[in-house]
Amino acid sequence: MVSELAQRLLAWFDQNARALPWRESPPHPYRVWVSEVMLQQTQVETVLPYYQRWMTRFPDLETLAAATEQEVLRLWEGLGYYQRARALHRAAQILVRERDGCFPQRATEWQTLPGIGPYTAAAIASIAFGEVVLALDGNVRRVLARLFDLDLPVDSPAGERELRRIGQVHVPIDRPGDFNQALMDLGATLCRPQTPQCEVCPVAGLCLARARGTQSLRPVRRRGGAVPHYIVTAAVIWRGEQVLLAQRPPQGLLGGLWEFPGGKQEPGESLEEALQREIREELGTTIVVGEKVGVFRHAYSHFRVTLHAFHCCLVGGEPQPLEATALEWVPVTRLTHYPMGKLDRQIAQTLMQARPSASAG
DNA sequence: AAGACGTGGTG
DNA sequence: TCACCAAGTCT
Repeated sequence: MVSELAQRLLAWFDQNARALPWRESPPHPYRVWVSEVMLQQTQVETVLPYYQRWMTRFPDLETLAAATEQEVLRLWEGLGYYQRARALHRAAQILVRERDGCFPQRATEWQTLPGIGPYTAAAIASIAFGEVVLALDGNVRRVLARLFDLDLPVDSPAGERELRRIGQVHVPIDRPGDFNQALMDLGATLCRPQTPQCEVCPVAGLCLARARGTQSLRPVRRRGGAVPHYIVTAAVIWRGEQVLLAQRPPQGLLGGLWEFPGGKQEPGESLEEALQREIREELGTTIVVGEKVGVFRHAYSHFRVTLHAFHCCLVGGEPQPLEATALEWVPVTRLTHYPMGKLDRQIAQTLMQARPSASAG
């Protein structure tokens, strides 16, 4: 028997589902997969242009597997969590090499691939292969926490177990993928974190938080700590018309992306001293710090930075990639070809505006 | 198991 | 300016 919750949700979804490019009939595993990875911690509106560009350049599994990592990162630039792009690329190569280009069907198989966790595996398996599994993401957590007025933190192990237990029994065997997407659409459009639109919600009559007036208290979350703020420096080291870029190591923050070398200011250091020290440590050489390029601010997920960038000249020996994966001298006009994070892209943009190419002017 | 991991939108 | 949040995964 189908739960009333599922019936109402699906009826609403049939009328109100958002038209999204990866929602096709029948759904295509590759396109559903790419969309789900892009959508990890990222809103639909942000994903749309990236998805379109991706599908134009990498229309299928084989094309993606054959691409270079640099091109993959360049298309991903701006989406964040760059490990997702690298994992997607690696998984494509695994499927082509080890499975002859055939997609898994079960969620448990999908989850063995890099970049695919419990949520994404369940989403793909239910949407593209009809597996009856709950796809528990942030939206679904919030919707279920309200429907059942759950007072456990939804991001705790106990809370998650409870949500799975509560939610799984409602997944209908005939339309598991639509059910999951209906829950997510509801969370994204009506059952929003602030000021949920209960008046027009198709399942308001079944909602315990609505009945008790506790919508704004759900979901309960554990508190995060304060985020640190760092002062960092970056060097634009010139050699003729070229500047020096360093490629960050594959693991960790902005893995595989390119940057202007530099680093944190330590207590007691001037900006210039910090930059000279960082260049000595990272490149094994010495610079003269000149005019300021600009000051840039940025908030990462777990800290904030204020970045001071300076024009610099090399006075020591040839730079060595002591901490970077690679170093390259790059003409300013070619900086767009190197994938970068937000801050370094801002520096690059500033340089390109200051020294426009002849053809662009 | 808690923290690392991007970026943009919102109140 | 700031805290919180968003279709999570990895270690």
